[in-house]
Amino acid sequence: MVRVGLTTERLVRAGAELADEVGFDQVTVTALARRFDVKVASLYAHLKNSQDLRTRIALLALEELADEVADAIAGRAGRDALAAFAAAYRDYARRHPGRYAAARLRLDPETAAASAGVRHAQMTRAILRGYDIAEPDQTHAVRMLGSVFHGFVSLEAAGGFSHTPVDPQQSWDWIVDSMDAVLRGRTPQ
Amino acid sequence: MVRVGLTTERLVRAGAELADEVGFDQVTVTALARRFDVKVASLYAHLKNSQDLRTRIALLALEELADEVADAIAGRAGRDALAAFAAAYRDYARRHPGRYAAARLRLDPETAAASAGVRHAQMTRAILRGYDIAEPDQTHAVRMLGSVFHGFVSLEAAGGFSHTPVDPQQSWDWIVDSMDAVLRGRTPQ
DNA sequence: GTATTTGCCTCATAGTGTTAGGCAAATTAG
DNA sequence: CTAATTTGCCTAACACTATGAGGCAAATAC
Repeated sequence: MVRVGLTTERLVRAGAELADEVGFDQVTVTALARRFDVKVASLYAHLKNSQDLRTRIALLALEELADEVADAIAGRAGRDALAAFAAAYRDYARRHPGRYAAARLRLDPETAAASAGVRHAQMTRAILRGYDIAEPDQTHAVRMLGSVFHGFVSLEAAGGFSHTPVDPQQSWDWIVDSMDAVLRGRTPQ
Repeated sequence: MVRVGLTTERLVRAGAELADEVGFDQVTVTALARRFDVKVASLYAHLKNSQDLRTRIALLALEELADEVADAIAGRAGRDALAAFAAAYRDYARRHPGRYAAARLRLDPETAAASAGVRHAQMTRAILRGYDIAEPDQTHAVRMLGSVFHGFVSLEAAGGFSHTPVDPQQSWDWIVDSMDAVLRGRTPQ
């Protein structure tokens, strides 16, 4: 009996790849076991259960995404930062659709609080520094940005834009411009 | 052996209720059979399979939602219509979270083309008539509205706004105002 | 080299999805 | 109103996924 060398780490990473290939909700303990050519029950030494696997993939995705976004907005401000921020999300979602879906998994409060989700919130607020918007408008703006970008990306992934022959990239740019305009308009003169 | 009187119609309706109660992805042929106190295999006389059930629930949700939106925007124009349109979506999503999730199910092209999804697209464009936006900007605007509203509703449903003590309704109103402002700004003078 | 840990296995159980074929209830025909 | 037919729900059976218990051999510690 040769040991494959399973670890939680490797399983989660492979789970993330699987998610990108077949979709996050097709990620199954069984499929993962197949990928390592190992019996299903063997995975339970490294994972509590199926939900645990999914949660770990979600946390991985949140980390990766936060890293990429942080990288994208570093050294930028204002509209430039906004565009980079938006692009980072969309790019990640397109490169890693399964992981992106995983990142939207509902986490229980403690897990969420310890996750990279916190960094996401901070970074979104950082973007707004360039626009000088005070509370509570700042929270509204954070929610608006989160909504449009997430909404667009998720509609795009669901094929919602394939009925109209207009390049989604054009729409994306137009929307980023619009967001910039709104935020500038919300800045007190 | 007493017959319960199953029909595809009743099953789909019950499936929609089930979705609202336990979440769309917890909708299972087995759970549905339990609800009618009937053996699982009996449902297969009325449903092709599990996917068929889900698709039918999605179509039902799209119809209902389109009806409610149509009702809401009837006789309104401009910002008024926009606000009513937005509210109709959010209200439906909050009253029927499972159905709302179902409405986002990816349908195959022919099914989608024959669904109430078409009416949704038309109504969104109808909203924009009040703003006099020409193509391709109109498509961009349709996508933007779809993205923000869907994004907001889905983040709200996922509990994404519960970390901050700002009333989501305030954010929603603020966002609707922002959309109105953007669209007015995009109107050629 | 023996002792211990530990990784993967086999075995077992339960839930869900789906097909095939049977019998009785409902419906239609005469 | 009975007989013929349709049809609704059932049982049986199989495949796949999830999960737990306990075993044996490989890796590691002493």
